[in-house]
Amino acid sequence: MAPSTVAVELLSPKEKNRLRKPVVEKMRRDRINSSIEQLKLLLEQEFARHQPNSKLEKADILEMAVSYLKHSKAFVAAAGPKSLHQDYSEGYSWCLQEAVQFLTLHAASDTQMKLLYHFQRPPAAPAAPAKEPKAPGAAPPPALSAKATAAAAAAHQPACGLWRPW
DNA sequence: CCAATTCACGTGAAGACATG
DNA sequence: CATGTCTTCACGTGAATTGG
Repeated sequence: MAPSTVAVELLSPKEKNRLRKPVVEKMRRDRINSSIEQLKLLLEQEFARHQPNSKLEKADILEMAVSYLKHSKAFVAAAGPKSLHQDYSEGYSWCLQEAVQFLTLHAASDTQMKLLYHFQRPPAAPAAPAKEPKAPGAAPPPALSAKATAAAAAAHQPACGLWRPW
């Protein structure tokens, strides 16, 4: 029978900790296990390709995840690194395309038309390549005012928000 | 310094597999 | 099929580390 709340209240901090410890440790193990399970789901196809019909242990899942990441990293490297400017341009173009499309459909006010016109101008180059920006492609071009940036961001949150820094 | 968190280890249960 | 061995897993707990 579990100790009542009142009984727990009467325990010393050390005794409380002793009772709490297994629960906390269990939660921690659960976190580990659920993450391993997620890894397994994410890499299911890889597993099927490399080890069909074999039972998957946790160690196998972790090993496969490591080798998969190594492999995909090597693949990206082999594909040739994009220059910072190219990366920036692609990100900018994509967001611009989304913004223009939206404003074309919804633009009515004078401000919106000005914003649309502003976006159609050629994008400004990114900052000097020597200093890598925190999130290439995510930062607005210098030509954009804070208000315009906010407006565009608000209007296109779902699309442009998909960008991930990795 | 101390409480909270994380790590590392030993233990037992459960299931898979081999052998007679 | 019974049973002995091995492997994997979850669990609890002491030790070590971290953060306020």
